[in-house]
Amino acid sequence: MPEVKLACGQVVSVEEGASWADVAAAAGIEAVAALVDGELRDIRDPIQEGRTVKLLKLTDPESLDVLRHTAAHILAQAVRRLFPGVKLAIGPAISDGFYYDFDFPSPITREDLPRIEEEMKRIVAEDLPVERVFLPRAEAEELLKKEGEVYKLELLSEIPDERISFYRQGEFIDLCRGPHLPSTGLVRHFKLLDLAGAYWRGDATRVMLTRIYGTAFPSAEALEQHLKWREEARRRDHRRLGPELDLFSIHNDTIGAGLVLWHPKGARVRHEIETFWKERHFEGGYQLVYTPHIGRARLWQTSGHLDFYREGMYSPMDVEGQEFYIKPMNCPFHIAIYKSRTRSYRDLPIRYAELGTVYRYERSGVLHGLLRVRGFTQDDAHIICRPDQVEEEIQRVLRFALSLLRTFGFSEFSAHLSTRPAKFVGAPEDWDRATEALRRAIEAEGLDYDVKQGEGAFYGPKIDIDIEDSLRRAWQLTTIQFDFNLPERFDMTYVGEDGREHRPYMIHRALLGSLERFFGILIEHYGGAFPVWLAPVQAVVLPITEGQIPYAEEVAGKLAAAGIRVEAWTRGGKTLRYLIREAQLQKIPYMLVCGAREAGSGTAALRLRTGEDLGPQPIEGIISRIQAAIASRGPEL
RNA sequence: GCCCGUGUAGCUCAGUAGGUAGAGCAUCCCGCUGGUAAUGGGAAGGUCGUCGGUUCGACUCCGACCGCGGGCUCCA
Repeated sequence: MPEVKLACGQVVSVEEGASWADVAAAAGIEAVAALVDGELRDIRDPIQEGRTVKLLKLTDPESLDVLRHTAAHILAQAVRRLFPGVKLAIGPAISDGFYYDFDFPSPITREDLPRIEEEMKRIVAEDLPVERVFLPRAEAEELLKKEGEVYKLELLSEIPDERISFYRQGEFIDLCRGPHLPSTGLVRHFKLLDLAGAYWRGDATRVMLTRIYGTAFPSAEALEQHLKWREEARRRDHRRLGPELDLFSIHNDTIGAGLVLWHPKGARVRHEIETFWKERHFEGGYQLVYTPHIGRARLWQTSGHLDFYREGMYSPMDVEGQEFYIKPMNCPFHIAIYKSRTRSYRDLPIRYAELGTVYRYERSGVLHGLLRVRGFTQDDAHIICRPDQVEEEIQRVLRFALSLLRTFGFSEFSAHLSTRPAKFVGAPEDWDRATEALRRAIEAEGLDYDVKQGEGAFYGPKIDIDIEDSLRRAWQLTTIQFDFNLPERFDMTYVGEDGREHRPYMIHRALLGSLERFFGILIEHYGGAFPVWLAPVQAVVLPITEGQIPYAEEVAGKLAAAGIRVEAWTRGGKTLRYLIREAQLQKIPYMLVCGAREAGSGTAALRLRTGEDLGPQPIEGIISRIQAAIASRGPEL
């Protein structure tokens, strides 16, 4: 009798031709799926002898994808019942739930979602067994043709197998690789969330389908928690907090879409970021440069931007008969600085850094708050070095990037290494050397990363680091990329030890990415409650009655003299409760309450934005406490 | 750019079988001198996204356009 080993160590013997379900039955486990040597399998699949299997219960995190995939099928079944003539595309589980793409005969709206949800509940209540069926290719094709499932037919044509896997539940059958739960009755806790357009196969030249998003969980509590989290995420949205905290605004009707106004408070945060950034760059061996916003057409011809990046650039302007373009990147200017004199091998590495404002054309549909805009300031730098310095430079810059990001409170990164694409410039040996340097640097830092094979730019391999916004969407902040193109195009050289001209390596890098995007992510990361060193207003002094206004001003003056950003709220006519609520909503770290008692004793009652009331404190003590919090650049108040 | 949704006061929103609009907050004025998340009263504030059509009359119905939101796509 064949034997199978369970992850818990138990060995189970079963009949010849048994399935994982039989194993589960023998072991007395209520399993809904099987994890066979790390691979997710359908519980109905025949066993593979000698393998180690983890039998997954509905509540195991590994079965979440199976649950959601089945939920997607139930969605499709419900839609089929309600909308005759609908065509099915694909319906996978995704990180927070699932979706299914449909081609509806006539458009549906959000109002249709509750109806669909009701029908789904009915299908769950019917508790239909989910069966796996294999059809020979010809039969599969016939079935799909009969149903008019053109999208499924296209998918089928790309499946190499002769035995085609389908799943059937009640009257519904779908081309699908699985795995699925044993029955629809197990999908009890789900919700449809959104409706959106999506191109068939993600291809803008093909038809637009209707995508229905939903989510599903094994328990009502987990679903509830997820819905609460979505609510919380909405509250953290930088587009909501920006105006609420008076940080920035965007006016596409009067100023233009994707163009950001930094209000005094947002500008203050930006100033703190920039000051810190410059300090760290000077310490890190960078030299600061400033370059213009526009340049002649010939510059962009030489750089190749007009050939390869024209659709990202704005139309030229005419200056005394010469064409000028507003810059989409800073590199040609930095290169011009490099080339302004002859460079020796002794000068390298050279690291030019600039908070350079660039403008790029983005289609209106992709603009998104501060996270995707048309005018933005990159924290840009170009490192020009000798081949023998590449290794160390890459390690330095990556370590530098991570240390910056960590100071801003980020600790979870996802890194990507993009390698040589089919179309590329430069010598393969250079690519290999650069790619390996990048890989070793990531590994030396102990980062998790994935390799995007062939997804590097044509001019060089790169590392990208993504950070997520409040909805867990990943946005690229840090990018470190080699460039084997521009040094060639601009004929950059240095004189080597041998007295001859050599071609330097060039590395582009942006660490925070752009100040706009970084600020947006930062707002969401902190939910608007910035750490003390970044808070636009660090402390407010609140007089209880108008009698304490002079004292409040005196206290504020002492804090200001100690370098603390402080406001005295002395407009009068407001109760203490009112002022505290205002300060809380503005997420100001420290509130100094001054009533008659405090004025008489040279103290202030200190309240933190956490809600903690520390009672009367000597002013000097408050000042040193705040100064320590600023200097630490940490989250503590 | 494409699909769906949406657009009324600075903000959040209500409203009408078609007869040119209303609340709360914010703003300004007045009273209250208050002890840890909203003091009471009053005033001011809108060509109801824009343009066109239907109508005696449109914020309301129809069309087009623009903006915004959610996605897709693209991203040197």
